[in-house]
Amino acid sequence: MALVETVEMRGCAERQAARCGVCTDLFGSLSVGERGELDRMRRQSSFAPKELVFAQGDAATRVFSLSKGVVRIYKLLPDGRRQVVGFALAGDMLGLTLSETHALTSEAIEPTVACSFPRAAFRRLVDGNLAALRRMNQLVSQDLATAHDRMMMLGRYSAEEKMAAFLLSWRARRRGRDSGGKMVALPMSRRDIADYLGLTIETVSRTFTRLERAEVIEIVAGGVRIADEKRALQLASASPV
Amino acid sequence: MALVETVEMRGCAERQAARCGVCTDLFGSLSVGERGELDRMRRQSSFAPKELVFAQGDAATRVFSLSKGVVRIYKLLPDGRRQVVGFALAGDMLGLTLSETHALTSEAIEPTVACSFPRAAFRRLVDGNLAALRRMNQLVSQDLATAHDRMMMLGRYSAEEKMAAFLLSWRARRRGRDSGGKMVALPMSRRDIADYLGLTIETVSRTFTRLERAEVIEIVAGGVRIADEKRALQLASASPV
DNA sequence: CGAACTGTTGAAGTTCTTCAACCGGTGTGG
DNA sequence: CCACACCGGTTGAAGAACTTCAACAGTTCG
Repeated sequence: MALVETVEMRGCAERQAARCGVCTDLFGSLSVGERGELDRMRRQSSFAPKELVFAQGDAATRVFSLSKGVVRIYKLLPDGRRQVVGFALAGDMLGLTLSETHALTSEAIEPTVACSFPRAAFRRLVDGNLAALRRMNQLVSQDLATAHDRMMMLGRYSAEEKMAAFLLSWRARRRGRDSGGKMVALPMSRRDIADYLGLTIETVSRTFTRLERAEVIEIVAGGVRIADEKRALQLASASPV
Repeated sequence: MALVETVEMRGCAERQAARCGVCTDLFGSLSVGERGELDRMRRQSSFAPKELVFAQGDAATRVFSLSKGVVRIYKLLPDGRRQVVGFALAGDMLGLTLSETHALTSEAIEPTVACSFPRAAFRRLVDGNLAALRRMNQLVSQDLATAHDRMMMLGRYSAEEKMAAFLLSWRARRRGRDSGGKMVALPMSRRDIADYLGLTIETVSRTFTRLERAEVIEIVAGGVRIADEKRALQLASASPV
């Protein structure tokens, strides 16, 4: 009996984990009781395009795990300037701050589904579990490493290099999700890309057409096709000219 | 007897902790035995200006804890372009990567002293200790949050705003260490500042003199004095014009 | 149908870069 | 000892990259 119940719990937790993407790893390290506790606090939410998940300055009450959709994460300046820090996909976690308020805004780009947990309870569980903490460390360290790459990109790349690097890294993250190999779907707007790369929408648009005229990419509805893999890679890794 | 030994161990660990800055927090959570184990593997090293602590691509064999000096941490592109990711001061830790090779180069600016531990052993101890892991999480999360601020700075600030933000944040980090309140010592070169802000040395130099003519700062030997706190703060936080 | 929105393109303007010269300090070898 | 090279920093002039302002086309939506 107990065994069956355990197995069922496990099954339930696994179904949940599948729904919650990266949560998978974290859940794997929790005890059956802990999983059940967290599961009871779980809430599923949907977000329409342009809908906020949370905003800079909000109390950080819940953490989110995306199971579907695309989210832009950004910072705003009082005068309206915006820096897109990153895009989140299914499997990514949002709102994992240690501070009591969010320093970032998260906003759905595509119709998005996420499950969420009270941040305090989530932290309490993770904080008491070695394996979960280790996994958390990995996730944050990885984010930090890509943040360093982004600094290089923002500080030292030309517009063309930024665009090529963005396209390739975005494709790498979406690998498997997109249909064809060379086709890269771009659900975000030109403004999103501009604010991600530290450019203006006009420069993004012009650079796209310049890359197309140079036959590096082909602009198609809803995205681009990478026509010259090699040239794109050269631009993105900013090899010596 | 055992008690005395324990007390002595404790005393030793505390002296070491003091020498190792932020290590303090991490050490606080280790058992006496663990402290002793780590202490036996401890090595102290000094670095002359321009001396490498470790380089991008090196095997990540040791982690460092600065007790004195200033270090620049940067990424290099094959064509020589450089992005300074940050500066490390006494109390900061270096080389805390989860990957087997360093993605960043660390290089002394001032004469620097650090103590170091084998990374594998350090990780093993931290990974087995809840409190240490939590603290590590805090440290990395904090780094990630400032990385987000740096992205905003690199992507959306003007040269003047970048410089003002840099001066104020640098002063805040050095608070207490510097002599006067408004004097900001700048041990790093113009090139370091330029590569930190995504500018050229000429622009850094020109912006310094422009800020001086505008009576926001005063350039003095080895640093600057912030003459108009309010204006500097306005520039740095990029308030609406 | 018109309004609003996204994206593209052109022309002009600004900011920052590049190239070049120069200055003062430091170190070095004839 | 001094001439000379070198290095870090500043400044000027010219140039390039990106932005700003403006117009326009194609879509979506009420």
